[in-house]
Amino acid sequence: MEKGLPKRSDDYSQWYNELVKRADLAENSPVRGCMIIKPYGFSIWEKIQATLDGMFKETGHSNCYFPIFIPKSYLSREAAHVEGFAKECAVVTHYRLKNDATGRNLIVDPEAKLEEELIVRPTSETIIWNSYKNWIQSYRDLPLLLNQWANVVRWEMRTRLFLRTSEFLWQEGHTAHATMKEAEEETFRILDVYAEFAEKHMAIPVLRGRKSESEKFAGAVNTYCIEALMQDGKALQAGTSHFLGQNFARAFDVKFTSREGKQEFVWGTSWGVSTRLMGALVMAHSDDDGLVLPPQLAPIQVVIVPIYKTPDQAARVMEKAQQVKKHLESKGYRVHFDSRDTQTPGWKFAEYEMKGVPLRIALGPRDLESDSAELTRRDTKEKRKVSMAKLSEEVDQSIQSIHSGIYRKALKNREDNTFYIDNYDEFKARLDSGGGFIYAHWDGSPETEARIKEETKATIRLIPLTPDEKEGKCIVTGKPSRGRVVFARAY
RNA sequence: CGGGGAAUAGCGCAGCUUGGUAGCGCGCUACGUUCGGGACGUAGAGGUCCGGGGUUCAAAUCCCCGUUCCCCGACCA
Repeated sequence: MEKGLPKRSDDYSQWYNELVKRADLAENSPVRGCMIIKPYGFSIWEKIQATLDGMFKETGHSNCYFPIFIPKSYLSREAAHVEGFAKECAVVTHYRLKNDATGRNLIVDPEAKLEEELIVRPTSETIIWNSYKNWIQSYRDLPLLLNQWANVVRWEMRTRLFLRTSEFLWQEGHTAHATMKEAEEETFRILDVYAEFAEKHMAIPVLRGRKSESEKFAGAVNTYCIEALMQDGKALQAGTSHFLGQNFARAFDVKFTSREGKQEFVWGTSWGVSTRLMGALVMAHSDDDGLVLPPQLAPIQVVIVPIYKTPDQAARVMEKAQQVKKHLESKGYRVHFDSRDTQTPGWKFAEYEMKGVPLRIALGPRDLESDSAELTRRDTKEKRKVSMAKLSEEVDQSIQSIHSGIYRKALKNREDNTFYIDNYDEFKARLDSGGGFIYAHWDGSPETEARIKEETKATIRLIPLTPDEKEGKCIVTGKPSRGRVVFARAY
């Protein structure tokens, strides 16, 4: 195995795949399209979970858990929903295995066929709204603000680690409200939570907007999303929030008695982010030496690497390193002291760079003599000699500076790759020479949208919530447009 | 489901054209020297060459059948 990664500029996909494996985040499982998330990768996911979960709680949501199996009949209750998901469902048909006639092979017992097949949830709207029917009778039962952390299965044709796997982990929020206004407010509240999380915790700038009819969630009235731009000029949908209107309430007959004593259908929302965020994290910041993690989500924020030759030096360096570790931990940092004598310092440097640890402190005899340490930033590779007295102060500043630094870098990448284009040929040329977000006029028709997708592989990533420009002419048909929409090729 | 590849040590690969003792790099084990940017030397361990059949004195290599995986499309958080 070669020491370094493939170059990002040579083959972005290969770079990404290698990076995910080499940084010890995840690998492919024996089952097609599924992913094994390794401890280091999972600890990043746990940070994402903990942070988002706190934000949901702050906005009044509670966690719950619904079963992984959904009766087949539930899925078909909402017409658009079933059409959207039917093609990619894993189905449980039997509940028992047995030995075949030879006694050597396990086979599915034909006697053990289920009356009604069970769907492995691709999303939980149906089973949750089935319960909401029983839980909601009065306006006093509303709003109902639930979330669950779960796995879902969508049998995708082609998969990629984190970005698209047959099974993935996510959170899915499902809320019910008495009025359309409240439900819409909830949809946007969550969109804001997602955007804030992306920007303040993942250091990834995102655009907010609404999906076109053809891109919206199967069963929603409107889908809103946050979209991020990756370093290769492709877009990544990082989170979605759906305004369901009364669609699922009608499908599952969820009515409540209003203050005025009238029977009304409940208004709903659903929203989710998935382990795909991990893919976004990798692609947004990393470089040819490995991962670059935003400090807030890094499982290890500071790694201490000891350097020594003689046993005497080792003893002194180790003692000092322990002190530094304790000191920084007392300031609230997640610190790892790698005291192993089975790897050389150089090896450790490379290893923690690959894993994206934001700060490294190298501590050797030279540092002890001058009562200082070498502090190295992962994002810029900048090395600085820092006196022990000022160490925690410097760590503090560096951590903040890394977050804002990588955010600004990602933002600059997005700005440098955002284009306003009024001509279809230029549009195509742009997509073939680096991609990016393209603001262009579109006549609003699904046909034109489909044609553009067909001809360029670019899709409408979002329709801005507030048009930043007045009318124009569609770049394809020349028909009137009510404002620019954002096109890109996407993951 | 269409179009391309591939399957040989834990991982990445060569060997196949032209049949003849199973190879390389990384990793792993031991010892020694090293240790401030993935150290080096020496010695080792590790194989049903995807499976089945055929041709042959002899098959990783040639032929037939099968299986699995990967890439490019269609589908998609």
